[in-house]
Amino acid sequence: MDRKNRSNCPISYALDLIGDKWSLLILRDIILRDKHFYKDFISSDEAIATNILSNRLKMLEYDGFISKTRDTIDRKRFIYNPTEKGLDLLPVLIATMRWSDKYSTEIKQRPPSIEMIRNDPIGFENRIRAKFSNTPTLLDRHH
Amino acid sequence: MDRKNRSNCPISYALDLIGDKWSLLILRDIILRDKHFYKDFISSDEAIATNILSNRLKMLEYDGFISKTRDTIDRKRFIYNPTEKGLDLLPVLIATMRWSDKYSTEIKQRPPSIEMIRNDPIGFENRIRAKFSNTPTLLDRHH
DNA sequence: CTCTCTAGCTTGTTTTTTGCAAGTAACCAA
DNA sequence: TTGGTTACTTGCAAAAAACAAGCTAGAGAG
Repeated sequence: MDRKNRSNCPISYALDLIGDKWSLLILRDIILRDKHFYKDFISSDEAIATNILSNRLKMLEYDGFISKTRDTIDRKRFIYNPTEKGLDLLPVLIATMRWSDKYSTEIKQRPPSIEMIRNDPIGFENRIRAKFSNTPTLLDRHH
Repeated sequence: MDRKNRSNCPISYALDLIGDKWSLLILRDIILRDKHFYKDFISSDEAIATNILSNRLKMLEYDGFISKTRDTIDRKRFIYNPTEKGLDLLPVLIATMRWSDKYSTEIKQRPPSIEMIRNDPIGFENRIRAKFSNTPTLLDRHH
């Protein structure tokens, strides 16, 4: 479970943690799409394999990007949430979306969040952050 | 040389293009470290393999992130430069560096750019952009 | 105690990355 | 013009990672 750390560079530091094909998509699901359960991630369009998802959730928890707690209402399942460290990747997600908004001419239908980011990126970020501000308890009311 | 495009999402769109271990580091070298030649990328601390570097340079050129032109002064080599599309990833690079600045407690010595970003991120971005604003000619005077 | 639902794990296969060695093309110097 | 140097480029075998599909385990529900 150890991370490698290819160099002292801040870019490579982040890439060594979340620079694979899937980690950032899972964080996107948790942070921007209000997904909090294993089955939610499975159902995303990108079709991640179950073993990869399981591994990435473990990694992301181990590295402190997300927390994993058993759902008190339906104790069969676990709730995945961003930590502050994970939520602090929001500017990276937003910057990436703005770039894609400009250059992905192929993509037909853009998510509504793209509109919001285009009009008011700071307000968008604040609203997302506000969603998670009342610490761990907020998720219990989701289901 | 075809890109896959796992879904319609703007995050996955960008990841499908530059979401591997190396592409963003090459762009970092070109955009933030004034590296423009093959041997410069080879000499970076992360130690990329020659075949991967060659492949990624091809991909980045094919996807329009960088341009490759023969050096008019030393015609043995090629000059790699960011396109506007590549340079527009600067906010992603900066957001990533700011995140690492906050969370990479292990990293001992930070690059001076981190200080500049911390003090004045917008000014930093503008100065980097200005460096590349006089289109292709600017690189000829580098060597 | 069995059934179902959620969340994984296992296994076998394919793809990608890696490390290294060899190859090629432009230029330079004798 | 020939031999060396620089700047890449290509090829190959081994290792690592991703993938697909089927299997399992644990927590309730009936």
